[in-house]
Amino acid sequence: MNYRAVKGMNDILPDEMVRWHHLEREFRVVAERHGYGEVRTPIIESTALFTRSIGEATDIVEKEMYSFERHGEALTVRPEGTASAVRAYVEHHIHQKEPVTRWYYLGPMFRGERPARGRYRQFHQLGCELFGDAGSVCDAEMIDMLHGLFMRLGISDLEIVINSLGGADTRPRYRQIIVDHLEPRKARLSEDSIRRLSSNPLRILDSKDERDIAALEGLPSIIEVLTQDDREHFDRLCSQLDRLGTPYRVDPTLVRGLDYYTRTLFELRSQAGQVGAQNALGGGGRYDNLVQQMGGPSTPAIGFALGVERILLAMDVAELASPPLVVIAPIGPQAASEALLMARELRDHGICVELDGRGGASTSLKAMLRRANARGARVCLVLGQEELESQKVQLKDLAARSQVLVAREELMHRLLDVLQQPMMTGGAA
RNA sequence: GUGGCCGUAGCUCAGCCCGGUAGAGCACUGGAUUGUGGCUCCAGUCGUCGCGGGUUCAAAUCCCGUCGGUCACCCCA
Repeated sequence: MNYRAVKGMNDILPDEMVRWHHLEREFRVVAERHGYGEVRTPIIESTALFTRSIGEATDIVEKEMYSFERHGEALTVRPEGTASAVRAYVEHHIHQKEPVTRWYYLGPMFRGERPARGRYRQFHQLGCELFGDAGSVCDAEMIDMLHGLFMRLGISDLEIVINSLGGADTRPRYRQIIVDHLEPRKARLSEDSIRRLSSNPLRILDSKDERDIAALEGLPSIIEVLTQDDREHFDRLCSQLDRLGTPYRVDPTLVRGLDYYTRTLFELRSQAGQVGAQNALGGGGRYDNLVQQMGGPSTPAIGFALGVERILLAMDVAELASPPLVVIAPIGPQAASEALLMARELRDHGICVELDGRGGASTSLKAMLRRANARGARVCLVLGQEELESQKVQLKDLAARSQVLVAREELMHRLLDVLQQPMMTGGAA
């Protein structure tokens, strides 16, 4: 093989695309039902947009971005969607047009990580952003919307984890508390966490290392050090979720990889279809300072992103119904030409038709029928020399194993009749 | 980025330890059925054994490197 897809980037072939479309369709339905409208932003943005919004010291910015220079411009293929949405929101002065804005998006993102199951260098996200409302109602509604979406997708073991990072001042303050707490116990930390103590102390909270867990003993949780306003926001969110009956678990150690989050933070997890620790299907949170930070007016906001590939792993979709298919099997070149005409006529009536053009050459009827059966076709129309001469066509119900000879002018009527019948299990009688 | 495991037919894999002419099932094609599919039976097609180098009379098999996948770590969707 001379050429292959770039490492960590995948082709999605039609067989698999059925599941993708199902997921995307469900997402769109749910998002639109909640008042969100689709936004599409460029896949390439200025590098600075990401470094400023995501944070200079994050893993994404430090080592995972696909950045390049072109005509003197520093550009990056987007590693996530929020930065672009915020940029577009600010650039088009959306805040002057409406007080509250709800956008959704879907598309590919790029991060140069080492690929593994459910983690790729080109991966796809579904996301929502809500601008202009600071209330905890938004948080509750968004989390409930996600819960509803996952229920529709049949992901039953969904776990919703929430936390609050407080306002802009809380994080540095808590960070200091962690450092003060751990510095005297530094010697007992894991190697990774000793390094993190100076680079990203908050990350130590989700360490699974026994030594770190022991060293963290006695540290107040971030929720305990929230300001009163932040605390009230979080408490309101919890009671609103309780009222909705939306299940969630508070985990004060939940920290996410992006710098712009404030207050509410959430993550969605499932064990289904997963191997090992890679169980996060998506997550999000508030970013009340980001819009202003990116040069816009002070605008509270909240959003989330879901990993399509991961949801697809967790989603157990039995059999997705597809529209009934009709295969036309012509025998001989003359019949093939006639079949071409017939196929168009059927399609004009909204029927999905696959014309087996091989029948125009030397392929046997048997081969075409076998193929029609393998494709899961509902009906096969056989058009041979005899039918051509008598202006008729064999209408074969593949499921019922029955066949009738119908006149051309009756075909549409009879065909629609068969297609409307529920699929009968053949051979039961 | 670090470490483990894997890479053989279109797909799933056996063969590798112990070097000696590359296999199975599924799929595909044809036949049993001159124009009738799901089951059955018969036959057939399909391979740079991931790639490159080394050892050897001889390498899918042993050694080194490399690429890809996967798992753990890291991190995250």
